[in-house]
Amino acid sequence: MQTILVIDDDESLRDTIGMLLESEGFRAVLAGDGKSGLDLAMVSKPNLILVDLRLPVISGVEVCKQLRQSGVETPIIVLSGVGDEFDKVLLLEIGADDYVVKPFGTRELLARIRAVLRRSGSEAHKILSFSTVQVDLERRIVTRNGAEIKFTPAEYNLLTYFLQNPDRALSRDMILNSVWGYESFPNTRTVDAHVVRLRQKLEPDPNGPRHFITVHRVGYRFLP
Amino acid sequence: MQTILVIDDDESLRDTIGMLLESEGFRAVLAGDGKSGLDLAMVSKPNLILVDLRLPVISGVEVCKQLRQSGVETPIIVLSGVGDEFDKVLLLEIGADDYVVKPFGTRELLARIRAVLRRSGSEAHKILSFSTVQVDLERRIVTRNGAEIKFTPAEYNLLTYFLQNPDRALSRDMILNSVWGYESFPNTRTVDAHVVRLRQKLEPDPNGPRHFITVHRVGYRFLP
DNA sequence: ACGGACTTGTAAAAGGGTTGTAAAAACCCG
DNA sequence: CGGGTTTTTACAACCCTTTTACAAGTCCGT
Repeated sequence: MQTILVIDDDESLRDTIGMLLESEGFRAVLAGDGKSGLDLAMVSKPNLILVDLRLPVISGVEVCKQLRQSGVETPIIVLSGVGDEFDKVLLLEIGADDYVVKPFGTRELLARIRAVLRRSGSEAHKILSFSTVQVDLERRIVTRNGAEIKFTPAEYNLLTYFLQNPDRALSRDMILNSVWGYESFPNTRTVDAHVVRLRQKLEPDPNGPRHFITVHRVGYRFLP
Repeated sequence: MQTILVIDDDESLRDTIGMLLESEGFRAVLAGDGKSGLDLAMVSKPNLILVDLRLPVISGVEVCKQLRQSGVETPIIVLSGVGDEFDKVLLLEIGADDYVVKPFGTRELLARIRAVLRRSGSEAHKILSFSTVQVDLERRIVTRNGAEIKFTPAEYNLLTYFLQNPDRALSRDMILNSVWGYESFPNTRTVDAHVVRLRQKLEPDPNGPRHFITVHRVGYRFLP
């Protein structure tokens, strides 16, 4: 699990970011000022540091400098207020990897965190796989034996649902609810039709499926 | 370990720099002319390239251009003689990241190498590029085959967002949030309309887009 | 084992939703 | 206002999804 250190003196923003990060599967470590931020950077060895530019006592710039001087290579993203004057080049020279201007959308922040983590090489691309098939969640691309196979949205959603729930008997109703968002469950052959296509595209022998198994009178089970 | 390619026709200088780099823990790859420099840039995939401005046969400027045109993103530091006339802006336009004027001290050279290496890998590259298109973030100018193409603010923002998030499926909502700052997501064709214009301005064949790909029911994907 | 009833596999048709795109309308800023 | 920019509208073209229909398979009581 990836740890992210957040250094910001605005308690409510700090907490908001903390919760956001945890809801996205990161571990969040919080510091309210530069001094404790520096300490925590040493102790908790985060994979990434978010630091406010405008901090009391020790500024964000100073935090970056000291971190780099003590040999810490952890990527840093600087949070800057919209009014703050700052020199992008200066930020990069003191060792920051990116910056975000407040106020920022949660999506933007997460995107930048992921981008920086990806660049720093510490985050493995989220890739699900079985047999010779690989599903790259970020690129939304499926490959088999290295060659890309096109999937329509419904097929792709169904596929990732199976991959994320391996080795379980999944009823058609559960599938319709989770993948299609259905709230009621009329008799329909929708799921079946799509499973057929997954088999045709991904099974070594579509007539003798080994991964997408039917569970009679219930639904299907995915075996990696 | 970081690899640095040195392209300089002055053998003794080349060797001196090579030894200096190795003593500092870099791997040094040496080339005596532009042609072999280009070849080695492809083969040895260096983390940074030092190139003399004044080279026989193929000039340093030409080396930079060709590298960038073939999609090589490796940071480049240009070495220029004290008498050489050169335009700093031009250097940056052809894709160089920094320059050092000869004669230079080893300390200065190392400092610049380290600074550029640190900056590289961060998205604050001053120039983003794909195909024959270059986007100068600092000057906010887009060129294609060397000719400037005008972009409206919205188009430009969308373009840079795509460039900074290559090879990922980006939903319309993510785009609206990151580029337009929307917090809620009504159905709108705004993104589509702007993608059309990016295609018309930048795709070799706007009817068969190869860079701005639609991801059905999701959004778009940018491929360099 | 056998047969009937039910369930699943599957191709193809029908239907509905999504995208491409030009043009009109709304917006914005001096 | 007026010019340029952005967003919406409208519709055609296209792709995707669901349904349909029938064949094939499975289950289960006899």
